[in-house]
Amino acid sequence: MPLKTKTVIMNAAEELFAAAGYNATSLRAITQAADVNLAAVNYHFGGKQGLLEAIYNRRIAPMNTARIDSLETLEKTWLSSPVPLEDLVKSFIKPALSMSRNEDGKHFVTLLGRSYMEPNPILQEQVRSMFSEVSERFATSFARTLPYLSRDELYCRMHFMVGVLAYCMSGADLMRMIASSQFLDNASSETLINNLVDFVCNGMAASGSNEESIEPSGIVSIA
Amino acid sequence: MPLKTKTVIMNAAEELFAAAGYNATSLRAITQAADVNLAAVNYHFGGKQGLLEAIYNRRIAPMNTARIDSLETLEKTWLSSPVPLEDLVKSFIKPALSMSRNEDGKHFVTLLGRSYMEPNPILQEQVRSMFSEVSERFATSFARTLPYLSRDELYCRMHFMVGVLAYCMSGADLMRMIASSQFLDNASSETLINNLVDFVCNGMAASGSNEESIEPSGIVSIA
DNA sequence: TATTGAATAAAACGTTTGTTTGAACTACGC
DNA sequence: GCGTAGTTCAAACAAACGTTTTATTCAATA
Repeated sequence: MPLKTKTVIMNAAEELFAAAGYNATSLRAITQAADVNLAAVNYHFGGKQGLLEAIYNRRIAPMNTARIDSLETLEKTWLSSPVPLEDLVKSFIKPALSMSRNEDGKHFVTLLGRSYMEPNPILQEQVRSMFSEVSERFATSFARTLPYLSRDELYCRMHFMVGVLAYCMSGADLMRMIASSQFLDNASSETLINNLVDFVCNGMAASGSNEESIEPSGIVSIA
Repeated sequence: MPLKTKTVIMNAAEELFAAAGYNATSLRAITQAADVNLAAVNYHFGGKQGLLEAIYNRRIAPMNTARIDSLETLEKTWLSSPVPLEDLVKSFIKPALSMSRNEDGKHFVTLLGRSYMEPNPILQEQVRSMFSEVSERFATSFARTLPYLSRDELYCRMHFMVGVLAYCMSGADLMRMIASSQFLDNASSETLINNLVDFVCNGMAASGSNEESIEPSGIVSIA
């Protein structure tokens, strides 16, 4: 027995949404790619928006548990002492970026990265509610690791971290656009992740609001 | 005499595109907001896509010259020695983010930030051709300031820099979404820019591909 | 004033969109 | 075998879309 209709539709839609965006992808294109009847989307998902929500629901829960599990392992390892910054950043970034290596979810990463800054309010609410728990738990851990940052500064830095991550997830071809560099083609995704982790760690650990830095960025190397 | 028709249309479209995205904004909504006839868009811009391109053309050229001018001033100041990293980063970031303070171009910043990762190929080509000169000139300056980075690493970091910047420009409300922090409401955009510059500088200056860092991130504080 | 070209106006164009309808089909319990 | 619930199917729906058409208005020139 082949894949169930719901799954086939979601797979096709995931790829097409990632390639062309939600609004630019018609239900006819989806159902044709999935080789099912046009009415199947409305029958199984209640409509186009319902299909989109189902796609998010399918992938985000596993990603959340991967992040939380990784974080809890770290906290058990380091007990009362703060978790090293690099481990924290990796716990946050890896479950998102490594998903793009799987055949499943490869296209979803693109979709999710773009959805952080898409103007669809329903989708934004969806993303918010699905990530609020994870972000709050990471925020408290980051606060312990970077105690010299004010709460607002910390949120701001996490904001930046999510920003770079979303940009990388969206698969923006800007590097190939900007220059002749074929870095992103050659580099393994492992290399990209390492570069990103370095970048974010040093950015997160920047000195803070004090006019003159107390302990500049040495903190990151403690890890 | 009121504003010319072309200008009124572009202003209205800029705001609506920023609020809802290109595909989700109809010509009828634009012409109604601009209080002009529906056919005016096709008459003056040749179509919806032509309107979008005109909007980009209007704002990007000034931003590019602001960046180039700032960079050239720096290079004249520092002559043969490398430009300090922080100055370089500021030259790249400030012309983009400070545009959001002007009433003109306030909405365009949102639009531009989002367009870095939007799947519209025509728009991507537009953005690429308009920024290629600027990015190449900054790349050579960054290469002199951060000589310990390989070319690929450098491009990768610039990639990240553009990513955070685009995320901030897009005005993603993720911080307000993620937590109860009202940081982005309270903070002046000057504060946001400073935080972003700190973050990016430390990220850009991260040690590089060497297994053990030679001169960790002290380089950034030379500036 | 008459004329000409640019700009605006209202209306309709042909597509495409998401969604709905009602009939046909399929598989399983009785 | 029959009936029933779940699913698929072709067809049509109304609404919205970008674009085009045709006519009208306007301002400036000769």
